[in-house]
Amino acid sequence: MTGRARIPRPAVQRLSMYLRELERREAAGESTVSSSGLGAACGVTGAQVRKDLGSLGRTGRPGIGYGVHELARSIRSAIGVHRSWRAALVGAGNIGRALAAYGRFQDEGFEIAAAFDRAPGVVGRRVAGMMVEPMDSLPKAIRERGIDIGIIAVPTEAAQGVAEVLVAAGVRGILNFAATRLHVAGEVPIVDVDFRAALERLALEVSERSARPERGGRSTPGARARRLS
Amino acid sequence: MTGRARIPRPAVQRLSMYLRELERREAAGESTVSSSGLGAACGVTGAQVRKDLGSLGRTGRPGIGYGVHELARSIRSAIGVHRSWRAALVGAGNIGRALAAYGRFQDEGFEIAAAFDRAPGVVGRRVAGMMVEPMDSLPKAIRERGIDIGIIAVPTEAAQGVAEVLVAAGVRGILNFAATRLHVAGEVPIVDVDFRAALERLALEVSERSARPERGGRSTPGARARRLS
DNA sequence: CGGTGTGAATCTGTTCACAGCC
DNA sequence: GGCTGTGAACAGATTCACACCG
Repeated sequence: MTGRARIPRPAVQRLSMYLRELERREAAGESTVSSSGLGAACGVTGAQVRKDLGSLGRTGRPGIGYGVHELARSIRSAIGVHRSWRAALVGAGNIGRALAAYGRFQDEGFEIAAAFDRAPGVVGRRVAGMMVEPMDSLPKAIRERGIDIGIIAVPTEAAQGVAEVLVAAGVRGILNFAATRLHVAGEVPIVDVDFRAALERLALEVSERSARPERGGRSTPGARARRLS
Repeated sequence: MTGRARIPRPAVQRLSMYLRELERREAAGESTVSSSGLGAACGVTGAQVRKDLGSLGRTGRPGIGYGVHELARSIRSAIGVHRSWRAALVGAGNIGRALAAYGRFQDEGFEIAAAFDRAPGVVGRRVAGMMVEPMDSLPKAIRERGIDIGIIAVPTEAAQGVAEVLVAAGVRGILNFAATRLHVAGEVPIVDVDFRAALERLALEVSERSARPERGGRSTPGARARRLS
């Protein structure tokens, strides 16, 4: 029942990275990490790592570092992945199938518990061992199967409508793969995964690099390793 | 030959959003937008929009707004999408196929010009009308077909190796769909698209919402519409 | 020593408010 | 009146530097 200080937004992304690195190290049998070691692997400074970890209940021991397992658990708990989330996938097209096929989500605290599609040709087929259901049965399924979040993987034009249905059915969050901004009633958080925006970010980054042919004396601090999800 | 002031990182993502909205409006026949109109559609304030547009060569007219077409072009040019980029897709599995199938990239300034895979069973098959080639032919293809960027859509374990091959072959940027951090030589920018990190961000957002049951008097400013790609 | 935790200083981005133009 | 462009105030995040612990 700690007051749980709010985590700075940019830190959240980094925590995900740390977590991934920690799991790798845990699998490799390492039992402690230093902030600078962890930072090096993730492309940030040790000071940054320490600050980030400071926003959650810290566990580091001076002279030693952090316990890998302990820290991983602490991060999971901070970002809310200590419990498991149940997700409904809407849209069993290409992206939808790709997501369903990536079976590892379950280990990572996310379970795709249902899949829906509008097209009669797709409904009733199996996708990664899961039966695709018609859109009509979505609201009832959401409520009865205790689904927390909706994943939108339908074409752009259909996304807004799906979002409204999901919210009306009571999901508590939406992961949106459609390249459009969704407007929904209430306070339901939405996270967009936008391939095109990612490509555009990359395009800019590439343009800037080649435009500036390694300026003057020292290299720009932090020039290497700028990364966003 | 303008000195082209550097665009603040967070602004880049917003510019992508604006661009999408502008294209929608252009298609709808609108010819001008106000900063606040554009902002409302994208979930940011008018002042923010104006500041963002200020970093590129501005074109707004007081009392009127911005020319939709003109502004779209200006944004494209600022983020480097005025010219077209040629991309190589590595990995023709689920995500790879999903990307290839999303045919609209070409309209948006990105052309998937080649696809590669390691698995003999996949090589030689067609994916979205494109022949999948073996990894061996990657370096030569990159050079000969003037490919700018590589898209990594292979399993986690293989990603690092692929990244090195791509960089050695001379790509100028990498879009990485594998859930691992890549370390490459030189200054090649990398943008990660990490589904799991996105889910984790959503998990945190949902947890925070339900933890705080609508505190006190006024709602937190900017509580609605927080969004990241 | 090696390494954490943290206040203080700095930097970066956002919001405000208003002068000026249509 | 409506709307842009921008300096000035503000808020937030990162970096620095150092006290303190094992």
